[in-house]
Amino acid sequence: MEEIKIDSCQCRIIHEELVAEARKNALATSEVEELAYLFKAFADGSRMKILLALIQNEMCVCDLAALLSISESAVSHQLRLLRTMRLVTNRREGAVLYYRLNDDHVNELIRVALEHIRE
Amino acid sequence: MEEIKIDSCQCRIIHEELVAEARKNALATSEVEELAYLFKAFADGSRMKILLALIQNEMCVCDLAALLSISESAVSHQLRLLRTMRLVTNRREGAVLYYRLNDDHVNELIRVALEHIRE
DNA sequence: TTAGTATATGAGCAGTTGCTCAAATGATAA
DNA sequence: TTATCATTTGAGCAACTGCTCATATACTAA
Repeated sequence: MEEIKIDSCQCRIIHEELVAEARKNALATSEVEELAYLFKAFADGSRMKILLALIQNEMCVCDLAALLSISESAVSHQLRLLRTMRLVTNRREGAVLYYRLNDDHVNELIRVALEHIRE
Repeated sequence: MEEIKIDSCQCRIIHEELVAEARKNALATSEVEELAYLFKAFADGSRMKILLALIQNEMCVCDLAALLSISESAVSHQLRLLRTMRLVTNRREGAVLYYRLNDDHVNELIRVALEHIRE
């Protein structure tokens, strides 16, 4: 998908220059995929509830499970995904892991999204 | 899922007060679902490429298909989804439909997301 | 050590998603 | 009207996702 092929494309192109310019300004494919992957983290009800909860307070796995009414295993799977994309981190206190947001981007993204759906 | 049931929950709760407070501050379930649904629009490589292209210029379906190297049908399906969530609109010029972003939220969301993955 | 608590992980399955293909619709031109 | 172009739409299928269940790991306390 990294190869640019204007002429071999089967599709009709009405505005060749527009398409050429769009290609020129396009982000790297890897970055586009990273973007889409990041947004996937927010694209699920359970993960969204987790993130919304962690905006308020750090919480442990079993509390999140109680809050969302799903299993601790399910929460743990989702937290792993959120950890992978550096949206959350945790700190250990004995056997308990407290999860919190890693930076303010989660907050910003949700704020803008809320603006969109509320207007 | 709209019913709040603290006591009937099977899960252990370590910090009851934290969970109770999180419930109290929680967004309405419908709004949480709307949020997740909105983010789904950004959570796919093809739709992300479409949105990134439309940040630069309005474009018609067949140009987008050429740009993404996928079928016009596939583009049309994705545009319908983006229209549904009011992220894009179109204007007709003869037989051609030109799509553009509906407001600046797309731009903002992508800007913050890029900030996150680039740091 | 052993038992119990808190969390993580892998396999597997049901539900969802993004594509292709075929057919329909809407607009233009002859 | 008919032919063609630009786009939309529905059905169907392969790939992906989020859950459950069983098991494993990490820590604490006795």
